[in-house]
Parts: sequence; C-alpha cells; structure tokens
Amino acid sequence: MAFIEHSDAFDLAATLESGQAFRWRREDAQNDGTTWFEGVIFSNIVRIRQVTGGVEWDASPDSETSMAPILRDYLRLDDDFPAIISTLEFDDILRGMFAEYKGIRILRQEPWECLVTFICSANNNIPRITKNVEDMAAAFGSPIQGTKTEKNAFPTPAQLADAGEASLRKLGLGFRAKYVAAAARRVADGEFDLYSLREAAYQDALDTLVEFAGVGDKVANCVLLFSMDKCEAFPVDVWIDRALREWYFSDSEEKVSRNKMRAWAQARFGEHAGYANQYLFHGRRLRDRK
DNA sequence: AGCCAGGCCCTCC
DNA sequence: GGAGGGCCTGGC
Repeated sequence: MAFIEHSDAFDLAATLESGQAFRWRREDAQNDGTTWFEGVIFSNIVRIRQVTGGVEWDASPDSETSMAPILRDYLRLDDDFPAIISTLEFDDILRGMFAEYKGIRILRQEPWECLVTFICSANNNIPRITKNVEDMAAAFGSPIQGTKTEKNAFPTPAQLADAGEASLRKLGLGFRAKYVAAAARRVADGEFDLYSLREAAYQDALDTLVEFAGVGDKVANCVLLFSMDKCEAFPVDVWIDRALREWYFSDSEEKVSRNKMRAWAQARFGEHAGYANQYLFHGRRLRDRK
C-alpha cells in the first residue's frame, strides 16, 4: 500500500466520476467512510481511495516505485490547483460552484484510450460509452498479468485495427465502429504519434485531431483537455450549450452556435478554460438531478 | 411510439 | 459557413 500526500482541494470521487474517464469502478464504502475505486490505467489495475491528507493506492502488476510517478502524473497532483481556481473566481457562476463542490480535477489520461473513448461518445450516453470501452478491453485488450481479476488493458491501436469494424459493431459501437477502426489503422500504421501532440500548440493539435473521421470540434477538445495538456480546450456539448445559454446568454435573442460558444468561453476564461468547462458541465448536470 | 443520449458527416443553400 | 437531416443502439 502506497500513499500520496496532498494538501490542496482534491475530490477523488468527484474527479473519477466526472465523466472524463470511463474505467473507474466505485466499491462499497468502508466502515470508516472511505471508498475504494478500482480502475485500469497504463496496463495496471489500480485501487485508490481518498483518506485524510492524501490518497492510498496500490497497483498490479507493476511495482509501486514505477507506478507512483505515473499515478501522480495521471491525477495531475502537481498542478497548482488553488492558483488555477483563483484565475476563474472573477466569474460569479463559477465562484458559486467552487463554493459548492471544490476539488474536481482534470486528469491526464493516455491519449489513445481517450481518443477512442470520445469517438464513442458521439450521440451516445455515459452508461453505454462505459460499456463500449469495457467491452473493447474485454474483447481485444491484453490480460493484465499476475492478477486474479479478469480485467484487460485498453486495446492498443494494433489490437483494435486487427479487430476491425465488423467486430466492433458486434460489440454495439454502432456507426462509431467505422471511426474507431479507421483511427486504429491510422495510428497503428505509425502515421504519427499521439503523444507528440502534447508538445504541439493547441490550435495545431486541434487541426490534427479533427482530421480523424468521427472527430469534430467537441470530441477533439475533450481529447486535448483530458489527455494532451491543453487546459485552454473547451468542449461544447449539449450540457455546456445549455449552461451557457441559460447562465450567460439568457438575454440574447438569437441562438449562438457552438463554435462561437467555444471562442467566447476561451476568450473569457483564458488558459484554464478547461477547468471552467468541467465545473459548468458538472454544475449544469447536477441541477437537473435535483 | 417516439425522443433523447457528452456529435459528426453530408448535402444544400 | 451555417442550417437541417440521418445515424447504431438502448432506455424510458
């Protein structure tokens, strides 16, 4: 059992369940009130829970020594979260949300899995996206060695390219199967390295991602934000569309397009617009549940 | 039955 | 360059 200390506001459960990652499973709460999550990242099964002053975790099969920096990176615990939040507190709506639920972080996921996941998100719902991702891993991913559970790593580009459109369709991906298969083929053929987009400028990386069939402005911005270090990314989905229309454009007569919404939000919220996005998304969804 | 779900693509203007 | 319709599939 390993421990990562942190002092800033950090809500592990809200972060893992905020709809940016899809392979974390909540376990039943312990008697002490803590809750374990089990997930698969970087070909490891990771269990993690939040305790006072930090997070406890273990991983298998890799050693704690090798996984520690990877997990720390994945959780972005080295971000100066209070400083980021402080750049957004000029906004009344966001300030209210920070007061209500502080500590939702942006994760730094693996780009390939993130790309496939959000290709699968098009005109879909979260339970089925989760099922699609899990089914792909079960059918085509490599078994994780040395563990009793039957979880597989997320499939590599080559594994999904070999799987092909027809078998992906059988898993229930629908029209997205074609896009996933094509993306897998492109990446497996080594046309380019997705990780290299982390070093690219936001606009260049965006232009590159939308060249994938099935990847438009919204999906690309999700991939940039959740896996490619582009905190200025601002994906506009139906929830953000609603949030902005109701909370910021309610006086406006005409309908604002989603492209204009993104440009407006990035100009308003700046280099950490992605964090604003995450809170607006969460806040708007939460309001409907109440 | 018909609509919606964290959009995208294609056509047509 | 923007609006409108179709799309796999499953749940309500």
